[in-house]
Amino acid sequence: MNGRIFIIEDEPSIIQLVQHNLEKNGFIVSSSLNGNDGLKELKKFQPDLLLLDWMLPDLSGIEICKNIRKDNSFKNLPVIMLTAKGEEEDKIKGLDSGVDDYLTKPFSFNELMARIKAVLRRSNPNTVSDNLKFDDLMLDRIEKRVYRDDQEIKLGPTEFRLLEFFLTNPKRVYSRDQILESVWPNNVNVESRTIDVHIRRLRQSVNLKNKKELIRTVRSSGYSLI
Amino acid sequence: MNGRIFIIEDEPSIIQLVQHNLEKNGFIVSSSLNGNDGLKELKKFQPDLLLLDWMLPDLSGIEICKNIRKDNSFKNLPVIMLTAKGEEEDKIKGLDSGVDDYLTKPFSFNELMARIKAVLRRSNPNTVSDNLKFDDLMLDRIEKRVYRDDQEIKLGPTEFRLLEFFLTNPKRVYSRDQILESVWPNNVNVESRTIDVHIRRLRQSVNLKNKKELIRTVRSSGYSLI
DNA sequence: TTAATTTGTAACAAAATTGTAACATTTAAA
DNA sequence: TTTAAATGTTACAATTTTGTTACAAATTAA
Repeated sequence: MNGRIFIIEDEPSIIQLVQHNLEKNGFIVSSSLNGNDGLKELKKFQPDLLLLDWMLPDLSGIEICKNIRKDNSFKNLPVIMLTAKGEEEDKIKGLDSGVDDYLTKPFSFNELMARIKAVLRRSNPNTVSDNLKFDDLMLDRIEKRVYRDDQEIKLGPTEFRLLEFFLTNPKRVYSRDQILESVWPNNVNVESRTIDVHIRRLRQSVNLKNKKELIRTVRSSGYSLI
Repeated sequence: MNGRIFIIEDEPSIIQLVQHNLEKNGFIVSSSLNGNDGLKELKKFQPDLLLLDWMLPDLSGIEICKNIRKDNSFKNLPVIMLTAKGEEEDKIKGLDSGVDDYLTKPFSFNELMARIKAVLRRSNPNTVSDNLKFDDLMLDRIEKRVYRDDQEIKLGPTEFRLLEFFLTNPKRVYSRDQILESVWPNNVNVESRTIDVHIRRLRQSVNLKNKKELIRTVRSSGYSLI
């Protein structure tokens, strides 16, 4: 079992217990003790699942959840809500606000584990494979859209395929031949220089102002994301 | 809210309570008092969701659940398990054996309702309602009518099927091949360009004045709602 | 039956995308 | 520094893709 799990919870003892046990089970885990930090950290951490406490010192779990759903790159992030006393109205609000499941404290770790498994099983087939993420970039294969920090970036077909290709292995340097083979239809013959031009076009679209360069040129080798 | 719900539960009082309330909320409900009957009735009833008691006179809920999963037509049937005392080991087994959620008796009807909504929303966005909605658009499958902001829009048969198809997954980009397969009868052969013309017709009908474009063209990929 | 509607395709128009050449700039080696 | 190779940049014509219209055939309703 693996995946990235983020926890927003203000009781350190719970964090410690859960985090330790999840890591023992092969998950990569990170956490925040309050809502505002959590929202920031989330983007960096890029989790596959979020454990969210209902009562937090600053924002309520519901508010965080709604906030998250607005963010394009977290539209489909599964959320399990942790509620303190299991007041019924709360539970319902939680489920209606886009929470995938909830758990009433105190809970056993086994129970939590079962819920996580169930939620990941349901949500993974869609989100994990269909959204490619790297840094602040997100490519949605289903909707054929690309965002950088929530701002949509319009790409032409070849630019899109090119970026999609790089995103399957970001950081890896691809030669022009490799790029040609994977991004262009099998039979066509195009000059290797053509790639340079498309890279240029992709750069132009993707490099919004105030953003760092996203495509690296490796002289005499090829290109990669960075 | 509508959909078909089947209940397998040996306590008549619970059946009565749940069935009555679900029907009041627009669901079509049927039930059985034991596992073997239930399995038979299921096929006839073709539910969208199953409420399954953990302890039954003949088969256990788990056994029924495993049985159901073997049947191809019920592989994806969402199941909510009703457990009597909430013994933890049981819960875990339940979730691992393909149950989508569970509820510990005694439960309130509101809580049950929230769970049902959540599970149906996840598993089968279509069956939850026969009305497909997206933005200010509404398609009534029963009456075969389409409205935009309460104003009825008259569509030809193909336009209707086309829109219905898009509405099952709005925002998702479909290729012309996918559209052909899903919207046209299986055997017919029509040119891919034909779709473009129908899209144009659908656009013309659906794009009332003062309204934003509803159909997005994704060059070299296909179309989607937006 | 006739009339009306729906349907698929062809033909042309408009728009977007693509590949390449030509020239500019950068980089690394001599 | 000079030089050659590699890459960046720009412009543009050719090609591809999509939009639009018209129309005849097919289907349905009257």
